[in-house]
Amino acid sequence: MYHIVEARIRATLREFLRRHGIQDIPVVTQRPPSVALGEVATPIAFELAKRLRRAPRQIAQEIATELLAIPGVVRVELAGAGYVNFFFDRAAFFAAAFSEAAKAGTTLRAGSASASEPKCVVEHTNINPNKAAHIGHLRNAALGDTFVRLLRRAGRRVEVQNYIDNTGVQVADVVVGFAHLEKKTAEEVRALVAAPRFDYFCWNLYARVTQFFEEDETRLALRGQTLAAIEEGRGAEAELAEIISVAVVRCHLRTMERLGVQYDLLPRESEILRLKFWDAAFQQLKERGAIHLASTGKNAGCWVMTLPEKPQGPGRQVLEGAGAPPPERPDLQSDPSGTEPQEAGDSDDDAKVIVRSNGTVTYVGKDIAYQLWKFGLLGRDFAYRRFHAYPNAHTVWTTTSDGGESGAPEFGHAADVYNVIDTRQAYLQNVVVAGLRALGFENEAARSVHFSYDVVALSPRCASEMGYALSEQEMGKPYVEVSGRKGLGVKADDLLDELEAAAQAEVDARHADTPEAERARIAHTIAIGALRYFLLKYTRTAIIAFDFRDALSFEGETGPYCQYAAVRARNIFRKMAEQQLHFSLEQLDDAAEDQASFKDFLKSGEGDDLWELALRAGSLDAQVATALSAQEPAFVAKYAFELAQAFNLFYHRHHILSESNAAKRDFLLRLSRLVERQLVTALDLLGIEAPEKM
RNA sequence: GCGCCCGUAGCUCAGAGGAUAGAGCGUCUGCCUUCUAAGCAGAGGGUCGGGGGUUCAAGUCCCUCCGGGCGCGCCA
Repeated sequence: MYHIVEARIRATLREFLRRHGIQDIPVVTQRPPSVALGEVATPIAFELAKRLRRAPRQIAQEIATELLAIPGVVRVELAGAGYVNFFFDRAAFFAAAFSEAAKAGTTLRAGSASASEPKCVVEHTNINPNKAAHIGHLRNAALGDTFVRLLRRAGRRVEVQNYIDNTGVQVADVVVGFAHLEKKTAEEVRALVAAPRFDYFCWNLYARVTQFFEEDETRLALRGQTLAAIEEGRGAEAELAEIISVAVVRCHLRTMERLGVQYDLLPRESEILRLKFWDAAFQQLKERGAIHLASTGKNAGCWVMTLPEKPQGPGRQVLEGAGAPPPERPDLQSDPSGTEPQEAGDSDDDAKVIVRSNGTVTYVGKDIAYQLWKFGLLGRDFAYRRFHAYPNAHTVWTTTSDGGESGAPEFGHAADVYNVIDTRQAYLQNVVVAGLRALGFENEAARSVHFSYDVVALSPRCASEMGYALSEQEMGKPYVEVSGRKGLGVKADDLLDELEAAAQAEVDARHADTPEAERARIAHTIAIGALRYFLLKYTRTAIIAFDFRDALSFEGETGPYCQYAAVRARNIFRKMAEQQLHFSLEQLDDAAEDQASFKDFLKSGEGDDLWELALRAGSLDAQVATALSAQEPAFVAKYAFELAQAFNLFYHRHHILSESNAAKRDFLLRLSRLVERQLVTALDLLGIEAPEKM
């Protein structure tokens, strides 16, 4: 609701400026430091003062008096050195927020976007299918999944892809492990796959293979042979690779399902190879002169791409509305030489190799082909088959090269593509986008977003707790890098198990007489709440130094704290229903808007504390909009926490059930209901459920 | 060498140019006969890495220096 009123104010201010012939001053609004100064403020008079060579206060005064009436705003005042402050109609705001929240629960559910809506493809998770998922992968999935939820709430049509690199070095290494260390046949591996936590077995085997190679470097030849066999899809190695990678992907899907993450499609690298996606992309790149054959220097014999001088704009792009034109890129136009594929002749040594001198394509090359396919620009498509059906009946598909099944939806053909990939791959993502641009797909290049984030590392204490011997130097550092190769890292399922056990202990202590199955369900919900909140509360640029103490905490700024606030509200409603036979949530929800009493209880001064809570609860839409345009899920996490905090304060100040004034009690109940709904919605956007009790 | 990110309370982090720099954890002190204490209240804690600059206004933008991290493979 806040977003709506704020937008009206901004529109009115823009109109005011236009009326005075001023077009180029951006309208900025902000939240005043306290509700005593209103709900929206603009410092625009300061900017105007410079232009008009007049005192800001004087200008602010004119704005305040000249502005047209704005629905939802009762008065406009000047304050400070020249702020213009807007005061909301508190009762009207509360009534509108209340009915909006009631409606949102039923009409704005995820996945309700119409088929005509331009599609966003979000690629996330992308774990190599050769070992168990670890906390780093969880951050990727939690960020990606939450961003998907945000897009869907904004009405966007979203397709979630989880790319499977099933023909890469990492899978090859585990194949070497099974074939040469374990000396197992395909049949034997097939039997092993059926056992629980096959991915854990691979985790350990992968670390052993790393050591196996380190002991004798000539053994690396095995990797090369295996990789080639897998890429060509021939022989025992390819068969093993298929068995292993499919089994590990199933483990990953199960792990991600535990935290409520689902996918629509699993595109596999094997199909990108089999269906010759690269050939199609190569053809285009050659024809458009986007790549060229280097004749001299260290890259002689390779097809290379020369990157423009400044390939990328700012890291944080503004999210455009559906179907809006792409942002302009004047920086590129002003530097025409930067887009020349061949500048200065002998600079090929700095160029990015796309095709090796032996004719094989690099990872980036395949990624360019994949990116083209996502936009529907490749001129080729996969065949598809069903891979897994979730309990909610949703099906995740995967790619295949042999005919495929009927009934697959249309995949790809995206208007916008978001690749959730850690920041270490920024350079490669830039190469992919430069490739699109060099092919003349300026629009798609501008709509290719690297949704980057920094990695999860381990605190030195955590690493040593896990039995990893640290050097003196490492102990002094703030964090230690996770290493799949060394087997150093916290496995996702282990962490989930620990969280569930810890939550279970808390639930058991509080609800001894609740049936065991229900206690387990609650514990699971709390565990996921703790984990997802922990992964989402940091902004994307922060390196998370993982520590069990922080991650296992259920107090303070955590998911369970937010869940608990929602549960408290529900407890009030439940107790109320027990004590007052005539009470029901339905009656609370659809009671005629008693704006007179709202006005009374929210009035300036004594009603300020209730108003602050109502205002915060009614600001969810603004927070979501900000989170979307900044592409920062942490903003939603922060909002949920602040709302929970405000509600806890309210909870202690106002004892609802014992409130003797019936009108006031009704109002406090409605306010609690609004908060509960908004909190549940905010948590849902984070992929966190609020349990009925905890 | 070039590029990107980070540096804010003892620790971990928020602060997308605006009003008095915040939160959580940790420490100390209170509050459970109450709608569940997974909670609340209070105390203490700051040269916003240093220095210049732009601006009516800088933790936020620019330059520079100092710390730290990550990229810049015919690996993926």
